[in-house]
Amino acid sequence: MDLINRISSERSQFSKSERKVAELILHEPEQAIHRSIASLAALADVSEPTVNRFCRRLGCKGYPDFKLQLAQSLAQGTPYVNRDIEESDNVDQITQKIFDSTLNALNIARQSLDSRPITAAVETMVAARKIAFFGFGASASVAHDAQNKFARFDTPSVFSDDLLVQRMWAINSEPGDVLVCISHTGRTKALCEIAAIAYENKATVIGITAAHSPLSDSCHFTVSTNVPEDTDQYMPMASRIAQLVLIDAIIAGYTLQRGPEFREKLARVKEGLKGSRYSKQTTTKQ
Amino acid sequence: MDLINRISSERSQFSKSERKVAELILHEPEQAIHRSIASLAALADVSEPTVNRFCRRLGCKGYPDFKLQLAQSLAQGTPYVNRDIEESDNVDQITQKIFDSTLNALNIARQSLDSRPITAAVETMVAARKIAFFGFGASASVAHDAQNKFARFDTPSVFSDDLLVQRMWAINSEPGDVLVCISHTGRTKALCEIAAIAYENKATVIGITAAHSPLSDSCHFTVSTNVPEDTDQYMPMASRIAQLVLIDAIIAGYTLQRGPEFREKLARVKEGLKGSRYSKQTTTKQ
DNA sequence: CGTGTTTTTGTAACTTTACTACATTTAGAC
DNA sequence: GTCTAAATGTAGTAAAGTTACAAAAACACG
Repeated sequence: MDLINRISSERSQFSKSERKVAELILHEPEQAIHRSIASLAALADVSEPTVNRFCRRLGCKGYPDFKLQLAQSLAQGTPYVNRDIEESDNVDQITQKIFDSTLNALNIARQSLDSRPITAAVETMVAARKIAFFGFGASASVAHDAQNKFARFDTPSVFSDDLLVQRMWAINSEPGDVLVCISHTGRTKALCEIAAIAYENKATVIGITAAHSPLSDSCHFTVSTNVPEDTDQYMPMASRIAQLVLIDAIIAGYTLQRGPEFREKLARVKEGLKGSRYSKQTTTKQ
Repeated sequence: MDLINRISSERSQFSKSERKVAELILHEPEQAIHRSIASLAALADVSEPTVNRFCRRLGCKGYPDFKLQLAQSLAQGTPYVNRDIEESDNVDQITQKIFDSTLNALNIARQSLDSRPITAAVETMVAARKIAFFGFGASASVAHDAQNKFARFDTPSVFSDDLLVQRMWAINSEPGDVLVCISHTGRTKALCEIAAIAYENKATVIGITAAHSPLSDSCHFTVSTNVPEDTDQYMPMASRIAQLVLIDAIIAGYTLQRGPEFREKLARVKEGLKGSRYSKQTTTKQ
């Protein structure tokens, strides 16, 4: 959580003198970052060590570190107050909050990534004969997205959210084939079954799902994102965004691994898509 | 202009020793802000006054002031100087860079959002008789995702990436029906046609697309995200993530607008989904 | 309502950090 | 090669932040 908000929310835990410092900083944070500890202490009518202790209580290494964090907190625009959406919020507030929590979730996910399974995924996919992306519900659109990106590549790929289509693919799978199973919880029964079938057929099964879940047990390796809890109470939000970005990373890795000639192919695909679009010169009403 | 970019762009004007400092800071700006002038000077293999002069040349009052501005510059959504993926990057670096640029794009999108069309979208959808989400290519999976979320609601909704299905829906559309057209560029010919047909039939057409594009001309209103340029040269990455988050916001708005009884329904849907999953107690191999 | 204890706050010495003045080196011009 | 100017470094100084300890305030308990 952001420093300014922490000061604000932990206000009650401060001692009397520390509170004087807190009030001063919350009142004019922009000024505070340009002051020395002595000048700030004098202004708050407390001693310098009190200011120093105040900084430490907030988890900073000292006063300079505190100033640094405060400066960052200010630069961030920081509407970062209460992330939970409330009954009384208007659409603008809701939108900001959704963006904020997604940003927050992505940031946390980024920090807790393990590059080893990602590297393994890239290598497996570069070597793949054919690749399938399967998922249900919200994860179906993630799988859909992944396959869409692979459609530009020359490795045959399929997406399906159809139980029977998935099953048929799994039954027909062979060594060298890759199955990417996407699930937020890793507990969708149907998908676990499909993964197990493909596993038995010696296809490489990659899970983009929760670590140590039933699904991950049927995967050769699992790429997981460590998203805190989900933004929305009723459906996956931030977690699937993290999955999508993760897939972007895998795709970027794949593209790079394939070398420069491959990127030339991609450029040709992009060029070829132009025919389906109006050119930028087209006049519009506005 | 932002400090980091200034350092980068004024690189040529620095003297030899100052350039050493500049390189070091551009290479690891996060580290630099936690160092003392002495430690930074030693690392760059120059003297302390050289670092100090470097700071002054950039218009800072001194080294502490420089650190402060650098910290702010970093916190500010950080238009990272060179976040482009390079041939020599390993998978870990690629992943970090993809996450970084997505975070950056989302942050910029957040700051440039216009809440009016979002509010309009929420209101329109709450009042809708039935809703369709259409898109092609990468936007198809975005549309897919949106419909997936609406599947939990009681308003009938469809998704399609099939030209003919879309056309049939558009032809059958009536006042009170809502069509959400998703396109990154807003220039996909086929989708413009579909939008125009629905428009003529007096359905409400919402565009989640670029402002002032051919597609937005056939929409009653357009919700657009102002994502800088795309992360990846060959396919939409950050832009579609922004679209997804935008849709999340619309959905959150919709849910809230519908009131508490509606949220009870959602809770029931969630409960009902449990049957398709293994419960958390299920033992796993690990 | 005092006494012992704990917590809070301040004082003063100390350490670290940044800055300034000046000396030295380096690079370029003639 | 020598002179000049720019760049860089050295050493001393001033300022800032930190630590250790002592005083004061708040609190608990008889």
